[in-house]
Amino acid sequence: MNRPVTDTELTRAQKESGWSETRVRVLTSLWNAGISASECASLLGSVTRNAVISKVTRAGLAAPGRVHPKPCNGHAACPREKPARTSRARTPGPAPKRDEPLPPKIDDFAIPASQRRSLVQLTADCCHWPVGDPLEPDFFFCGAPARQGGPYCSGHHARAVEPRTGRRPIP
DNA sequence: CCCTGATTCGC
DNA sequence: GCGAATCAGG
Repeated sequence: MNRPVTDTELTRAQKESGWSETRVRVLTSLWNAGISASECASLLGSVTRNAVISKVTRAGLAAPGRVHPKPCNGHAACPREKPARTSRARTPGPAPKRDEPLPPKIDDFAIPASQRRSLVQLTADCCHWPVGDPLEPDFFFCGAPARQGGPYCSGHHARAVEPRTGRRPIP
């Protein structure tokens, strides 16, 4: 089996462009972990879910491979992937100093640490909203319960769907 | 309406 | 090879 991707790998993948080895490896891991195409796209960044699907398909790891051959998408509550992971496998040690200048304007940083998730802790049913700079050590994902079938919690979904305030780029 | 993956097809 | 548009579906 392939080991789960590490935060370091995701960070690298997000930084790189095109389908680099790293990006493909991360994508493969995420996909095999049962993460949906749109979620993979969100995590990788700079790609759409279509791109992810195409890549995944072409890469051969598509097909009813991974966790669910023909699961229940969207509606209906269904067991998606292994919930396991009773406790966090995160480095609890000497908390990485977080003496950030802190522009205390963003509520994202008010998200309780108990809720935050690192990539390794991410599951398909928790909010994947990225907070902070992926290159920073204190980067994390929201972790709140995601909307039904969605990649984000209701709050972040709203923000995702409403990119900018004030005015929209006319259609 | 929300979402899912699969496929097509022009680049 | 890539991915937007489209298709087919829960």
